[in-house]
Amino acid sequence: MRYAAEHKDQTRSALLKAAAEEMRAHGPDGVSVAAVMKRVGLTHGGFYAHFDSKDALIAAAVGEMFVHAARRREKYAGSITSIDGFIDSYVSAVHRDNPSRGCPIPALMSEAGRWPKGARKAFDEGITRLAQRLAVLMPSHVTEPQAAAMSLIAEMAGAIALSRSVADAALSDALLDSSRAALKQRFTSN
Amino acid sequence: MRYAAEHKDQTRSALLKAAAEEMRAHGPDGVSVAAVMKRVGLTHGGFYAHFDSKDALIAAAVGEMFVHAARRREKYAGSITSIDGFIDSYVSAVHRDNPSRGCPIPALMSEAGRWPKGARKAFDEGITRLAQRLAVLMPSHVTEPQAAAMSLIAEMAGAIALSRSVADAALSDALLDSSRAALKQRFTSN
DNA sequence: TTGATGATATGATAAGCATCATACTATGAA
DNA sequence: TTCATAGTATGATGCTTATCATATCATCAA
Repeated sequence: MRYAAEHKDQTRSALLKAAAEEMRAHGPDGVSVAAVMKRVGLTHGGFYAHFDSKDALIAAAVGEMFVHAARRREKYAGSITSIDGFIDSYVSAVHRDNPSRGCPIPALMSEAGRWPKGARKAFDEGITRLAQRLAVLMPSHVTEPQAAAMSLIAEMAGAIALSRSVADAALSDALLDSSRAALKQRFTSN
Repeated sequence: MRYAAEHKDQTRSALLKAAAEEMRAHGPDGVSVAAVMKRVGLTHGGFYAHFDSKDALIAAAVGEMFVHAARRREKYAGSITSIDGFIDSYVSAVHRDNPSRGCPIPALMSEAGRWPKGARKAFDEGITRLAQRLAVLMPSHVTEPQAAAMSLIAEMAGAIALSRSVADAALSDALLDSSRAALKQRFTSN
């Protein structure tokens, strides 16, 4: 190896990270190879030394997002000991307003169904992992923690996606508030 | 008018309908002007006699979807007298498996946030209308029907979008089942 | 210091697409 | 039956984009 040993790996990671952000901000179709390379400080031609195709980049980026999200969760695992805390930070205006750094689920939910299976597999695993993580936190009055966790994810992700879709700020806030309140009432360990 | 009086209107309607289906099936970026014209049996050139731009078509198609969904609801308003019935038909495998004829909300949720305001306005109205419709059906033990309706929409739409995203059929079913059961328990009038 | 080679750049190609200018055609009025 | 015109078709333009072939550059071993 003539370049520093991890040079290529670093570039690849940077590309993945850039693609993951672009994807959540502009959608999968809004990601262009040239734009991603530029973000990393390179030009478009060298791209194919790192990925076989754009589709391969997209698939890998989806995986990256979920892995990153999981790592983040584990990092703060200590501070999030109740469902309440999780709901508050997830169903929040900050999360709504920063899609490029947020959870991939609400950012990509409605388009993922149109992807090839490879890219969707990452979704399966991401959702399953998150559900397991949340199931553990369920208060004792919840009889089926795993099912409850899935239902919780559906509403949290739905609320964020909805709140990003509407044009009216007040309606957007109301959507977040309604879901947050309903979920906390449902899942508070009181 | 040399053509039959409503000729152009019919073509326009057909274009809207085709665009609305294409959009839910392939995403807004997956809709090409030529493809929509072809679906209607025309060629791409004449498109601009009907719409100023592709964006105008998209915006109108979003509006169309919501209007159509509302009409459908009103049509079956008599048969849907309880929230239960609505939840059952919405959070269903049939709905999941037919995005092009289904509710626009889960089909477009995560991309709508990236649209220009014009197209998003249709979302506001569609969601508001649906929330009002559902609020009326809320059982008496629900204290804030409007907020409860928004929370209900978030979970229903989230569940459909999620169930479409995952690759594994069993997981997809589980997601639907979990949300359906949770919602029915929450909103049954018993 | 030099050369081999892995990483990146330049430039080209071809396809897809929205948009538009212009030509044609079907239709109802005369 | 003929003509004016609304609606549609043909074909072109220019842009963006993925992909690839080839050239150049940066680094480490010797």
